[in-house]
Amino acid sequence: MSRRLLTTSHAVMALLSFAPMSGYQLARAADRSISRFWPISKPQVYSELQRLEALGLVEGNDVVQDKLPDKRVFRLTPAGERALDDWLVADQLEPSRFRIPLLVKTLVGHRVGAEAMRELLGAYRRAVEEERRRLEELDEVLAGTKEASYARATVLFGLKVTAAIADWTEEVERMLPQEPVRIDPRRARAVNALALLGSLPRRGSSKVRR
Amino acid sequence: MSRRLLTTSHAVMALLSFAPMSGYQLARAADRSISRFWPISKPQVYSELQRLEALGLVEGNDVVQDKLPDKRVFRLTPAGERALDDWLVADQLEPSRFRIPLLVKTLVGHRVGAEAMRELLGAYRRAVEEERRRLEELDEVLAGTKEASYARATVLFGLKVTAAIADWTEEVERMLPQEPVRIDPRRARAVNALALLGSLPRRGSSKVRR
DNA sequence: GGAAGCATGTAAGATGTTACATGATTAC
DNA sequence: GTAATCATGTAACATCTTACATGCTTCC
Repeated sequence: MSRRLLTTSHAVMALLSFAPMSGYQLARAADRSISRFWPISKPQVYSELQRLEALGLVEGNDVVQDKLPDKRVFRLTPAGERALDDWLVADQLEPSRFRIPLLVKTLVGHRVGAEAMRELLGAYRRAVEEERRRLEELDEVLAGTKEASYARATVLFGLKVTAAIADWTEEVERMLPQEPVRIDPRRARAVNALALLGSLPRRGSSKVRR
Repeated sequence: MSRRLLTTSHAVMALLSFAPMSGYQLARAADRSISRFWPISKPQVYSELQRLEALGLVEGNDVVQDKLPDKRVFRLTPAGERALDDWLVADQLEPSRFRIPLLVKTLVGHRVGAEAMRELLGAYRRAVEEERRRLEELDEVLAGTKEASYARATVLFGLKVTAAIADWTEEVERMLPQEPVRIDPRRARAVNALALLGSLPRRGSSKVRR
């Protein structure tokens, strides 16, 4: 357990700021709300709650239920509310991270050729467009509710990004070499491509920015 | 060490497919190429190499250097080449994952108000646009080299997505309520917003699709 | 009345990160 | 000639996921 609280901890507090909840309810709420841009699994929720309780940022009350299993319902403490708001306006933001297996495949796409890559791209586009349709439905629901404008902003993000990705798949399909050929391109000028990719300094790789 | 190989393992093999490398060189190559869409830290590279070697997918040779520390240089074995290509065309793709702290903040943006959110959005836009400029430079370099078209496709992805995100920040800034007001909106209709967000079934949350 | 699913939660283990170690080499 | 950086790598730890456990309810 580290000392500094990261995004996951604050995300749990953010959800609790909407309503007191048990670990189970929190995990479900997380799955239905922030999981698209900040996934948190159920066991993570429970361990975050422990940590936050130890720090006095949340407090749990036992609730006895007769039909369902008993539970502990957590709420933000005043210190927790403060910690959440401080984090919200902190000027230093944790960086975004993207994990996109298709792009790893794309980088070595020459190994399987343009046709196989078009298959992969097409499948990805279909998945992304389905997600996009779900987000559109959601957007319509939220558009009707003034109080939901911040929630709606997160949905808009998804709409923009899924559109951009679908667009990208089409552009790349057009761009790929017209080579249904069986020439095995392995080892060709591949090293070159990798070297070129790394030919610009990465962000943060040097102390002095330009 | 799990049995099934995941994206990280295959990413290491993908990089080795360009050229044999030591763990250190691999980690640096990863940082300069795939880290934008599949970050791998140095110790991860080393543990993947161990795992892959145990499976006979890569093999390492000791190389003695006199000026620099000795090293082990790894190369793909024929079995490794096969495993990589099988993975490339496998129809079932691991899902993409996004981790974007700003969206967590956005969801509870009502706590700090529109002005504070505009600050955050502006800062994010500036960072994204800087990244975008780097990618543009990179794209120009790659555009000149026919062999780099797959590498270039990954850069194009970044270009599309950064443009979409920059766009989103502007749209949201316009959309936010004109409320430089001090009315503390806490607890208002917040629960409602969360409930609405979760009002559609999440992907994969039920077995039957539509 | 059996199967599936829900509401609660935990244990075990894999994945991933931060920080350290060390000797050479370059930079000023 | 000291400070920073590079090339190599490892140890310790934090984060996150997969799988399990349990008793009720609902479904057909």
